[in-house]
Amino acid sequence: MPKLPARERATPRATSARPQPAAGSRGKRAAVRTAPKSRNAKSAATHAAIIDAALDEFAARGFAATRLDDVARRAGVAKGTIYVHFRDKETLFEELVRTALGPLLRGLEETPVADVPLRAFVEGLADHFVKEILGTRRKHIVRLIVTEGARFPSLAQIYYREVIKRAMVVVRGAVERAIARGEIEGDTLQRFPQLFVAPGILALVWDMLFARFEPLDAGALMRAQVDLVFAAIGKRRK
Amino acid sequence: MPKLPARERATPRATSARPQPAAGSRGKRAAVRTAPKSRNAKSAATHAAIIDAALDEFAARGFAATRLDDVARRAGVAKGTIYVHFRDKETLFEELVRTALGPLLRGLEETPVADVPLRAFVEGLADHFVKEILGTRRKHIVRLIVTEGARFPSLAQIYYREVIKRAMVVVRGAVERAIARGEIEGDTLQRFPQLFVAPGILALVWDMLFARFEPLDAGALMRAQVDLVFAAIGKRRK
Amino acid sequence: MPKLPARERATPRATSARPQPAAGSRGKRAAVRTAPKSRNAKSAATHAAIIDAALDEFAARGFAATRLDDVARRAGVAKGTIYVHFRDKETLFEELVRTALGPLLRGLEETPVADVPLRAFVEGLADHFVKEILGTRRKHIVRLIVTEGARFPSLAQIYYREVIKRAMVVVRGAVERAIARGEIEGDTLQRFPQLFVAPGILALVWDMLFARFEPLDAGALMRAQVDLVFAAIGKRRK
Amino acid sequence: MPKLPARERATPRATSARPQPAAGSRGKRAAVRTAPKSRNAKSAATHAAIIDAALDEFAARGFAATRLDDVARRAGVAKGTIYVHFRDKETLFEELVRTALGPLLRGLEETPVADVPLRAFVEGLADHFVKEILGTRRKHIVRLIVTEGARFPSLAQIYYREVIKRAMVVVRGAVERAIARGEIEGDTLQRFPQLFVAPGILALVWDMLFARFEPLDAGALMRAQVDLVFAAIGKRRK
DNA sequence: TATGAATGAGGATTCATTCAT
DNA sequence: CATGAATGAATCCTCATTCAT
Repeated sequence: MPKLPARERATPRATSARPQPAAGSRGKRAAVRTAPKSRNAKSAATHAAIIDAALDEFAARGFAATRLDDVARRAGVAKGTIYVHFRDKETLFEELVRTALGPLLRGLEETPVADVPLRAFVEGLADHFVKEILGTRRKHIVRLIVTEGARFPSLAQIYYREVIKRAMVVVRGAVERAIARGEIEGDTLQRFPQLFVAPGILALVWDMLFARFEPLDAGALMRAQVDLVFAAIGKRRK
Repeated sequence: MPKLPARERATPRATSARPQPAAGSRGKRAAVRTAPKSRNAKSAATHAAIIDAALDEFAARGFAATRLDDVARRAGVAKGTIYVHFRDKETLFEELVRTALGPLLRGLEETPVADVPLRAFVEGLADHFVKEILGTRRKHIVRLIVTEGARFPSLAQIYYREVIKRAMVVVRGAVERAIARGEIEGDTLQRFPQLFVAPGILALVWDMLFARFEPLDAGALMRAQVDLVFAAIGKRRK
Repeated sequence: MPKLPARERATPRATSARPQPAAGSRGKRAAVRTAPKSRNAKSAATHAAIIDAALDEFAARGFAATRLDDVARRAGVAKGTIYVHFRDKETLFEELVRTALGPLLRGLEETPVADVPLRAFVEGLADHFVKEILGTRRKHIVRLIVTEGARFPSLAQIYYREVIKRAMVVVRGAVERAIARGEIEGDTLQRFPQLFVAPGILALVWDMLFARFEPLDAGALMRAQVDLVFAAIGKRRK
Repeated sequence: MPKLPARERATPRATSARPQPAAGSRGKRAAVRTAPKSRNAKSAATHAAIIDAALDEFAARGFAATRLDDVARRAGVAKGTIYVHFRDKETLFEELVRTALGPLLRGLEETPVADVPLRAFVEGLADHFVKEILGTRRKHIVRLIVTEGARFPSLAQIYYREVIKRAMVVVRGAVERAIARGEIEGDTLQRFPQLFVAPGILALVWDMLFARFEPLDAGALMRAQVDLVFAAIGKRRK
């Protein structure tokens, strides 16, 4: 009956070691595994429906302006049901964003790294970014990171640790091997692997804000950047 | 960006580099210009203090999570005073962001365009972006456009029309003259003038989210991009 | 009409002669009529308690000066609960007044019209007005119509359509039949059926304003008017 | 600087012996009298303009919903100016209503009472009511008494004492003389002089609420009532 | 006197969260 | 698990009133 002091509710609690309780115990995949119990399956479906609806709402309105009421309506459940699945609004938001990590990471991990020429590797990356992120609802996740990340330090940290840093390691590795193989010269790309994504981020932001005035072809932009980069530092054999 | 103790900034700060805080340039009717312009001057100062405080608060928390109560406290005025100067929260926000247009535009307009070599021109732009925007509180304005723009279509439109489009026209013009002068080749930059800002936007976003884990030198990043671009398409005879 | 200590009426009073408080007659969908109709029943009781409390408050203070806070306290619910049942203050007010239509109408419809002598009919009406309206809390509804109606055109319209016009039709019909039967002469009452209620309205207004200085017996006043009318236009048989 | 406890502000203070300070010292007439001092004249004009504007606003919105801001705007003065002339909103309202007493009373006092036949006397009254009250802006005053009087006991009292009681004395006197002269019979009119005004009040209320659906001719209604009354109790020999 | 910017208590409304069913 | 009515803290906004000019 007594409510929390409120102030404590409203502030993003970056501190609490949210234990991700009984991890994956009701993730979509869990449902697939435990086919027998119809109750679990239905519950998992509900869980997924909420996350799904939440993505739409959060993406459209931002964290603060999103009403759980709307999420519930969109998910086709009662408001209270959300609290059966998530501790609170913040947890829902964070879990939603965190849930989307997997798919993003998979792209990285599955990209063949070994002895692919750097250019091919980088083109693969750009392609993946455009097709698998900008071209799908995953785009909203990246949007949310960009627009809400500053208010959710724990999310920013997770993304830094799980996505950004890893991606930079992978790209730097590829760059180093390319240098070793004599494909490129200079240290620009080792220092700033971000140069490969910069156009992608710009395209994302552009899309959020200016698409209706002037569309921007993210793929073409990223390809142009790759062209520039390799025209600049690719060793001109021949 | 934790909330300042507020009391520490309780007095209207007429200090900040805000452009028109001096005169009664904003008074309802520019007044009859009474001798000591006392009332108008104070009113204008209040107006400015509110905008100033609002910038801090909105930047730190985003539109929805900002309490006008805090804005008032930070501006050193009573809650109601905000409503003497702005119809409502939204109007305050929009006017705040719109007010910042001037300074951003001035950078564009004052940049010597004429017969500067493209590289010098572009380096000037990058420099300006880093020093005058990322290096000042104006950075917050760009942040707000990025994070809130999607929810304020009219603002996005204004920025597209007044800043983005104009900037693109200017850059494209410079690029064309450079081509005409034989400085560069190819049409990449005509098609994607955005390539020059992309690293700047990425740096801004990076700064919002990941600065505390790994700082990113925006200036160096932008310079690296300029280097790449001119290494790639600058005519390299001579 | 001083505000009750509120705490004294903290519990939803299902007692008062409110017509449909019993069943789930108002529940969103009349429900599937679950066995003990527990939730719906409680909800309906809450709804009724709010309307009930609102009547008291609005009657005592008028629309604008009434605080929903007080309504909530008097109804024994939390402030927010009001908004579960009514969109806003205005809706609550209108629904409250509209809700009271039924009982007022019933008086009209149940009055035997057929072949009663006009005088008996009219005395019945006056009696009903005094006993069932001026003598009950329904009086407040008529007060509210009189004092707030001008600011709520939709209410005035509803009352005109549902009460006034219908009542005038009924009375005119009775008058015409009385003429046909040779009970009365002249067309005054056909043209101004309002003459029968005028003393009632005056009594209502008098009661609001001057009762404490000089009480006015509404019943006697209305009877006097009826006497006058029939002394004037009743055919003096004999 | 500190504000009143507010609760004390909002409640109609019927108690305080508002001293009606230096009565009439700035009423319109005062202005006419003190022609020389232009400052007084202007001040009186301002005073009158405010009262005038206030009548419109209060009549249109009721006491609580009227904003002094609007009154000021309509009067063509600054908000603060109102407080130069009136202690507060309530005082303005009460003074406004009280100010209108004079004209209403004058009607009573100037009506020749002496030996006019009752019917002529009463027709004169009705005529006066229709022409001088319902037909002018004074109608708004009566409206305000009806709609706000319950919340302003001191006003109700004043009106009872100054208008209602006096009028009843006058009418009763006329009735008694008429009886003495053998014009009418019975004691109905002595007991209920209100019967003469009832149609007027009904017409006023009707006008506030239902005029747009079905206009009501107040004059005709009142005349019909007078006809009825005299048809009923006028001695009809001769 | 007149002005109108400033004040701040008050009140309507929202919405995350709880909990009895 | 699911529901949705109930809760009440939080916040926007209004407006009577004050006061320095």
